[in-house]
Amino acid sequence: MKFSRMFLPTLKEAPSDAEIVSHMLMIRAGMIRKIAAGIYNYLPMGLKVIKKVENIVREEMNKAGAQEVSMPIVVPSELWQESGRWDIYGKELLRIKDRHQRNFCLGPTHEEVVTEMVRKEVRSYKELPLNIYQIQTKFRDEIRPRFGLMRGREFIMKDAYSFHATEEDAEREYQNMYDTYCRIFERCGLKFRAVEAETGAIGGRFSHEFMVLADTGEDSIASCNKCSYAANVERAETKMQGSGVRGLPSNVSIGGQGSEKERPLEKVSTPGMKTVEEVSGFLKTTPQKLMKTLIYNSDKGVVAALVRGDYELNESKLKRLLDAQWLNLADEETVRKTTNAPSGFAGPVGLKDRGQGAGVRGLPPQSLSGGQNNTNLKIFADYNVQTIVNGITGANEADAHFINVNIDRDFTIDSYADLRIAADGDLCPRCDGVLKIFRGIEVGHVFKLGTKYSEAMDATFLNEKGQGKPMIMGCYGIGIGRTAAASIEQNHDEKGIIWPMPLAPFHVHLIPVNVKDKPTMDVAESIYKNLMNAGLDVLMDDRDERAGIKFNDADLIGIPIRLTIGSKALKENSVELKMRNAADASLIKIDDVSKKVLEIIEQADRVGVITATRLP
RNA sequence: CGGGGCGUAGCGCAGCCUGGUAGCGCACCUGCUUUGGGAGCAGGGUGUCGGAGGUUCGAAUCCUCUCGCCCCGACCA
Repeated sequence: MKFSRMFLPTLKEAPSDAEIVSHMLMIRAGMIRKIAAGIYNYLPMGLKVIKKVENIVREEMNKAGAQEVSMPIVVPSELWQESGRWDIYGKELLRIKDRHQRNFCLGPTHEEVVTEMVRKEVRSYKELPLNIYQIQTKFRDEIRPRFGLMRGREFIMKDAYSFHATEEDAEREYQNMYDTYCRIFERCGLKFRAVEAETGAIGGRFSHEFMVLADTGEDSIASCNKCSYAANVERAETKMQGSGVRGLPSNVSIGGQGSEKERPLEKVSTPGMKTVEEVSGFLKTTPQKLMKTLIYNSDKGVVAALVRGDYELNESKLKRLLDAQWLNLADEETVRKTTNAPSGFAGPVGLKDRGQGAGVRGLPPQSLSGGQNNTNLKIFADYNVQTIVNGITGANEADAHFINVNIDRDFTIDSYADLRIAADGDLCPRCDGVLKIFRGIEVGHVFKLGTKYSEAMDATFLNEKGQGKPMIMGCYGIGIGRTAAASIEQNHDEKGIIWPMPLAPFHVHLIPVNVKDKPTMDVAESIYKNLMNAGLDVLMDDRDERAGIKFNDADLIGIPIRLTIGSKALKENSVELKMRNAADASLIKIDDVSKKVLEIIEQADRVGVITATRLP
């Protein structure tokens, strides 16, 4: 391709709305252009990279026995009604009507459609297993699209769905896909980690996210420094942190604030002090002494959840504990009704007695007007709350807290559970290692679905005994555009993108320094033809521009191999070769160019293929 | 959805407070010089100042409404 003919608008400055490096560079390198919030045009350079990722994914999926199909983007509401998701799926599902006022949606994922496709045709266990995939544009009406292709509304995704007669076979395929994903991301040249992810109702270890490690990632992952345990922090288990001091191993499993004697409960004035920092600072103590009381609203009713002041509550864990469909931090009004105090002063002491007209044990009765009956309110606590002796909680009264609060003496907890978000320095739940928190970009997800959709949509088959059974399903997604963006996050410098060979839009960037110099152009044209004939993608910058402009554009675009043809080297029958990921250039004889370039590419391709790892 | 901000040339921005000929840098077009790391000189403005309404002799500027976008938060198979 000749640069002068290519639709490749490079930019010296990035638009002000680009925040992260991959977004800025994709725009500056002429790969994408925004058309609306979270919706982009892919220009030739961008599409070439997308196609590279797609092809790697396609090759590995085919090799793994999956079959490519294409499903519609516009999906009739009936299928979504059948699965029950039409009403459950939030506003992310873009619903549209056709001219007959019939409901459709833009597919954000295709479980319904693929289940419909398979249930119509498959009757017998003999026709299973099946793994069907597509690489296709999806639409999710994200609340806040950002970061370019990283979190768009319209995006390209590879989604695969497998169907099985037995649990064992579904699990075999899960491992097959896990291994395939490892190969795919290795071939893409990415540094990644497969981590345990939320499994929701399915449970078990059959959900892994593939995370590309990058500081700009939107997800946090906890990874053990000793064993192979790695999990999304949403999911990461925690274990008792011994003496109550974070990160210090200890044999003490309970009552960690140790030998401290229980002191009498006391109410203190804490005007305007709401946050853990404010309260602990005001009372001259540490956040570890605080029992943070969070009031949640859910389909299972209002609940209170306690975590130690220095930890964060993990909503996913609470949701799972309650087996709730939805869960939200209670609004101000609910907090007032439940605690009879503005938010920031909730506490477990006397919380269940609200509205009963009873005072708090050991303290005079107080006005409870506006309170409601809380007898059925459940109080849950994270395990580590047990370590608190003489703790501090809100007093369910504006501008007041209790100090010297002790569990069982002053209030009771309905149930303890692992409810907090894993933190850096936590003990590993599997070994005696320590967890470290990394940021990651989720580029892939493998998930065992079970029979959720096959049961809801009656996708059954006959087994050996002639019994009708729901098919057991798995689903496996890869964000194509996100993978390309993640690669840029990992591979760039201050000048621009540094493409790994497998994703590079071109193999070679040819720069004739002076296009008006005939000897230069003769050599350039001949190298260009030779490399093209060898089957390589070559971009030749034939523009009549100054060298600086061409070099800067080359660095920005990030093609791995740069060949510069200039008059100095030509005198020695040579051209200059520079790798984008190297600091220095070298001279090679013109006759050796093809051979040398092919060598480099062959070597780069080989590096990508590493043996896939097994499930930890 | 809550809070904050922005919309002026292709991109980045000034002008707005205090109403009076629409500007700067880069990019772009023409010519000459230059040609190995974003050149120099000369000439050229390519604009519905997001849109609609209002105030005014006069609105990019003041007021009202509206659309779009961005940031923080909430939310997120």
